[in-house]
Amino acid sequence: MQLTDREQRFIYHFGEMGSRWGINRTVGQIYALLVLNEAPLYADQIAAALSISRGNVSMGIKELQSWGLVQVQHKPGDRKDYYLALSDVWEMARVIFEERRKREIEPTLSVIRSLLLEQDHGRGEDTGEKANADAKTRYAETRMLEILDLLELVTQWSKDLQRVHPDSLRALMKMGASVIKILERKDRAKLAKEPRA
Amino acid sequence: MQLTDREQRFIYHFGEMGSRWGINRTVGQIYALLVLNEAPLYADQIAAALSISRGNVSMGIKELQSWGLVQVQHKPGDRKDYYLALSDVWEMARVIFEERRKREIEPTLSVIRSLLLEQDHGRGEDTGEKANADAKTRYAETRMLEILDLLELVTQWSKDLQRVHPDSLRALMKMGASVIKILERKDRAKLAKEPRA
DNA sequence: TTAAACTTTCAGAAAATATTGAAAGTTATA
DNA sequence: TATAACTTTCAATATTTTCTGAAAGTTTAA
Repeated sequence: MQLTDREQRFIYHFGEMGSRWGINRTVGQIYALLVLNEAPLYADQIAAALSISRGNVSMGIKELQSWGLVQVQHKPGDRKDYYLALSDVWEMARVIFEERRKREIEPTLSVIRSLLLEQDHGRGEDTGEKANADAKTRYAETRMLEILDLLELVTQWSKDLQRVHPDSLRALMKMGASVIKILERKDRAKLAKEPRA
Repeated sequence: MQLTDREQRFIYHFGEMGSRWGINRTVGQIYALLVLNEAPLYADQIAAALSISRGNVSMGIKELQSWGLVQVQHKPGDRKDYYLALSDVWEMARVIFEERRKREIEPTLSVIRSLLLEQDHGRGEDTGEKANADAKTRYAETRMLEILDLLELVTQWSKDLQRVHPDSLRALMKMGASVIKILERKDRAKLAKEPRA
């Protein structure tokens, strides 16, 4: 497992960024190593290349598999597990985006949903300032509702985009803010056709 | 600082999610607390409401300010700092999205850029399998380039969207995948007009 | 100035998280 | 069925991150 200076630095960087990406250092390094290698690697190669323990590789791979970013392969007459990173960058991005939505948005969505569905149990003690407390409570619940709405919108949008072909997505992104203008023009056209709708 | 059961649970949840969002438990809790309160709060109120130390509040607020999510206010004849969360959810989302881009994508972008700009220093040792090593190196560099391209696209797109009005953004997101179809139709129209362009 | 009313800092303690490596578990094949 | 060649698990340890609270710093006002 000879690594060029560039490869080394790329891998270390992924390790350092790990904590910001919600994974740990070794998981980041393992992933970077696999991404840079077309040929699948087995656990001892990974452990040696990164100078980490065999057990740590096992944990890291498990984590990457839970993200759906790494697959196992086998070779005839060899019982080792060979690990392979998803090779298409767009697929990689899609998977990461979707997985982060599940881990970072979904839980909050369901907590707020159930919070707002329940009967109101009120503040612990009645301070006598009933009206004021009510106003505060109402404000808080409005905020929760606003956040819920936004998260639901993002969730739906994110799910919708999961099905779009990367080429279309790339085209869409390249357009940047100008999409808005095109859509506005389209709306005006629609409005002209059905002026009273 | 009486909190309803709902408010409590919302706050605790934000605390628990903190680590997944790249902030810590108290920072998440402080933010949730401020979001739910229309009236700005001062440090001792926050410390009391969350049962954390005064110093910890100071650190947490500093972090939230670095995200641009919390502002300070003053009241006449009172020298306390009163803290206030950004009150518009869309503005909140915009700020978080932009800040995460800066923290999670920007550093990688610049590392890959400079890695690829440098002269190639090659693998540490020449193993004699020169051709093979070259092929491997070429593969690795291609992957780095692909990732760089994708990150640049996302960065530009993200910056573009920062300038779009929330109403337009909401409309765009509501459309979901159907935007693509509208844009494709538009492309066909364009193509029909300039068949050889 | 001094003092009161604050905020920030930071060293040490506590808590959470990651890592190791030996033991246990699994599987293919002789 | 035994064993060789693997992988996974997990208790102990190491490392990192967070939190506290006392001390230092800042600001306003008399």
